[in-house]
Amino acid sequence: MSKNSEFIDKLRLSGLRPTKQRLKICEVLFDREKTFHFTINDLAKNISDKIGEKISLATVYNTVHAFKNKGYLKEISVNSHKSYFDTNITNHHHFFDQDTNQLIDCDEDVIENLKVKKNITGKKISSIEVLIKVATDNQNQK
Amino acid sequence: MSKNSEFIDKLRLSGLRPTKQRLKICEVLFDREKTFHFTINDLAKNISDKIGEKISLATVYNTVHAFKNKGYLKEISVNSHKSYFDTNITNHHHFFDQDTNQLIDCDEDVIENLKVKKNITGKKISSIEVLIKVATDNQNQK
DNA sequence: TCAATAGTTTAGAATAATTATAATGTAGTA
DNA sequence: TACTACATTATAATTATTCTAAACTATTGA
Repeated sequence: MSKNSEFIDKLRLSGLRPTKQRLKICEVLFDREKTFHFTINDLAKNISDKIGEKISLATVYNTVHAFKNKGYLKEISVNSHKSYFDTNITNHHHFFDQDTNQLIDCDEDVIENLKVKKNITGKKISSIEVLIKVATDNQNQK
Repeated sequence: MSKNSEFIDKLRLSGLRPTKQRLKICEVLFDREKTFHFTINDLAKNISDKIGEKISLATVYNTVHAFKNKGYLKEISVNSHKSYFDTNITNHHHFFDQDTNQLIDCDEDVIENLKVKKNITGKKISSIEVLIKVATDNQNQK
């Protein structure tokens, strides 16, 4: 359970109490090889699959937002009725597969020369995101 | 009413019947100097402001989707619970002002040389969008 | 011109994602 | 241990959007 004590420290350091629920969610989110792209629904499903216990949907929402506000999760702009989150909080971009509704990380070197040369006066850039929507070749886009 | 007959032609050409409601919506959307960024709600408000008559919300939704499918409107990926649309259908990018929740067109030359060097195999790129989120300088991002 | 028909509009119901509420539970601290 | 502030929970409320089915209307062809 060394992972677990890591999570406890992480939570404490950011002023969040390490509750049973938050630790379970940490486990599902952060104890994995690859980065995880998910909607709240995906996460809730993942939790009930991996763990025998139920966590209230409200808690899942609260926790995801708390983690996002602390910078442990990134929210991704996808044109959809749902919110997507990403455990990869580094500066990176995404493909969005319109056939499967899945987000896929875009390697740094895939996007060449992205540079913003002008900004709105009086404002500060808080993020720059590139979203590349893809679909199967034979299917006409509407 | 030369604008009006233009709209009638435009609709007919794309196989949409030029109904009273669609013409009113055309007027609100396309009879303006600058491009218009809007949510369905904005549009509905705009319609009732400019025009004395009510158009059912369902019709506004139907029409916006029809126009989008015909390529007269673009849907923009903004991280939000709402969908944003744009009357500027050329290839371009956006700023999103997090203070006011407004989309702002990004001039072509602001983004330099954006190039996608690799793609998901078996898929076709249907769009590439850059979204630059901005906020007032003194306000800490959450 | 008129009737048939296929496409449109509409109010309201249904759905889905998310947020609010308020009661109960629990971690941290004195 | 007991107090207090923070968390969790089920459920209700809210919001954006889509569905439904009945009424309406533009188009077409006789």
